[in-house]
Amino acid sequence: MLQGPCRYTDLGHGLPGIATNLLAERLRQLEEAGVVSREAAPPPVATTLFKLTAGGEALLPVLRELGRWGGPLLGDAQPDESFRSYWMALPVRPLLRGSGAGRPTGPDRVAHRRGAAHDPHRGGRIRAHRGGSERPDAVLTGSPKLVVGLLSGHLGLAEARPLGLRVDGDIEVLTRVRTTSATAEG
Amino acid sequence: MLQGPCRYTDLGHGLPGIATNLLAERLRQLEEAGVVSREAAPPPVATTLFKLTAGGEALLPVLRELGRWGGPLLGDAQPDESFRSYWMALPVRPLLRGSGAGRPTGPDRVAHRRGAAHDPHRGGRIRAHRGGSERPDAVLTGSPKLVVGLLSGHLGLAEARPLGLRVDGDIEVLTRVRTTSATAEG
DNA sequence: CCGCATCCGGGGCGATACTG
DNA sequence: CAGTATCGCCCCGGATGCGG
Repeated sequence: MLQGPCRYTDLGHGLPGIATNLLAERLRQLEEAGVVSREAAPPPVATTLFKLTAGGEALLPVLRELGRWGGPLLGDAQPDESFRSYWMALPVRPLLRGSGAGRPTGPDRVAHRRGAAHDPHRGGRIRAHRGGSERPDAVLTGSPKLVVGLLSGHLGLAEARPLGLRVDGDIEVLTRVRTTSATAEG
Repeated sequence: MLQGPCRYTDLGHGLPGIATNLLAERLRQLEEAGVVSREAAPPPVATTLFKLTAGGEALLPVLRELGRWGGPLLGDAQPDESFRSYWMALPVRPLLRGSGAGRPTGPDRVAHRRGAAHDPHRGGRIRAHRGGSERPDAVLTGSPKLVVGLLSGHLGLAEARPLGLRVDGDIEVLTRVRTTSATAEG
């Protein structure tokens, strides 16, 4: 749901620590439950793509609310915990709504610097950009705590930058981020 | 969240099959995570009540969306699966919204016939009533499949009644139930 | 590589008994 | 009623292998 149609390997990578047999079994169960469907990719790639059915897509509101609740907590990742930058895609999306005219239909994109996002506490840094292209409106670089804190409204730009957050691109986009978002971490 | 403040035993009963030590450990974790708080009940009862904190209550939208998605599936319970009637409280609530004037602030209530709801396939029948009082607007009696089917809009009154559904009380309340609800079972 | 199947070891969890 | 203690199973994580 966060990445669109995925290969088996990509799904495994997005579920750190999952065993291959378990992933295969779950995909089988989800398929026969009508939540997931598998599809042969066109010849050039020639791989299996797993995608959500309409019923599976209907789970989006669930994940959205779950992201709204737990998104801010992504910044509190312990050193031994895994982190994937696109896990912030859902929490970030509602914050960027209505932030401009002529928004493309493509999903927001949150990408990580290649090979560096696996350990967020040892130099792992993330970049979040939207628009689904190679030309993001803005690029945030910094620890998950800083990026999440900024996007969830806990931190202001003035606070985050001295702590190591770097901002490239259209800063104005970020000023439109709500500074008062629903804090739900209890 | 479905029942309000609960005793330890009630929580265990609502989580069929859970071990007592596991429930105790989870409650401890949830408490230190700031999701649940424990509170001594007033002298007459003299027991511990577990309730949600503000942060815990903020999970309501998550459960609501989850109930919207999976609620209709409650009717498909297998013979070896457990069922508690108040599990339908959340899926039912949005269906009854705006169905009258002067709605009280109390939560909707879904109660089961005492001692009969444990096995829905061997005479287990449920009653769903709202208003939080002993005088419900309407009482539905029948198998979970029938009750859930009716409340989720899959079944009409004309279809459900010949199949064994009994309706007592204000029938008009039921006619206001949306006949076309979002089906999300994929 | 990609999509698994298989095997092994540890531990989370279900069930039961017991206690203040 | 609100737990604690113990046992045993099986689920799951980790590694390896293998056909396409």
